[in-house]
Amino acid sequence: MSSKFIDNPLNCPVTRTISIIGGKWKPIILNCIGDRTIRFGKLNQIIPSISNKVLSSELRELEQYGLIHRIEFTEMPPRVEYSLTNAGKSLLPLLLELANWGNTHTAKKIIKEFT
Amino acid sequence: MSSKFIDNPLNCPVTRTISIIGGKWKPIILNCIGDRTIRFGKLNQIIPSISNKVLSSELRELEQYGLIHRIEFTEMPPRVEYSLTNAGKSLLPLLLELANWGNTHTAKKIIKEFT
DNA sequence: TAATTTGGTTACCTTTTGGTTACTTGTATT
DNA sequence: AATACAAGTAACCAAAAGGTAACCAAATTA
Repeated sequence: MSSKFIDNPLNCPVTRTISIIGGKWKPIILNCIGDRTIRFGKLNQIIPSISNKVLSSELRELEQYGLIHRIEFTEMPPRVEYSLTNAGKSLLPLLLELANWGNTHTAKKIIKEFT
Repeated sequence: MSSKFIDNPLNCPVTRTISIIGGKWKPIILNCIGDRTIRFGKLNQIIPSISNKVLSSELRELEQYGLIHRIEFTEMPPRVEYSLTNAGKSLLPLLLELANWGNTHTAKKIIKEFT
């Protein structure tokens, strides 16, 4: 395989979704952006355990996929604002389900037991 | 951090969910099990690009989390059947959203472009 | 007698992911 | 004159994830 996508991604919708937003950080980043416009530094502050190297590369990848906008202001010090595109916004119901399940007793119990 | 879970998992529901079922294979496996009882070999056949080493370790992890049942029959050749627990079944709406988004034009276009 | 079947495990290796530290840039502040 | 700011990037390294190939058990089939 020559791409990061899983084999046969055309045949399974779950596989397609995981190929695009799977991974440790992408859903968290998308959810943190949500409906607002947010700067790089603010994201870094809301998700403190991500390094800025990884945050920046994940943002670039999401931008390539057309899921987020990146607007760079030519100011000094620099300012860059991120927001969801319409394609990115179409993920919000999914992110909501992700959050809903994370709020269940089941999820909290698993985290408690295995942390 | 001493576990595989992301920092501050107690504070963010999306982070909790990703800590539990994030990764390349878990959602795909859970979705393939779905409402049925399914044998190891059948899963391997439905998800051909996963190695049986990884399939087996993912299944063991999901079992530890209490998301799947594993019933081993003492037969030869062996037979092992997997199914979702009630906790695992509580993920079905989320898996459905995952599949729904994977069926959108947006998802298909991204896969097409980047494969 | 030898191959087949099923559900794995083990050892080994490669790839991917993620983290750390230092550095940059131009303006404003101390 | 030195420092801080924001948003990164580059070089480097460690850890985790994932893949491959070989192997096992005991009964059945050819």
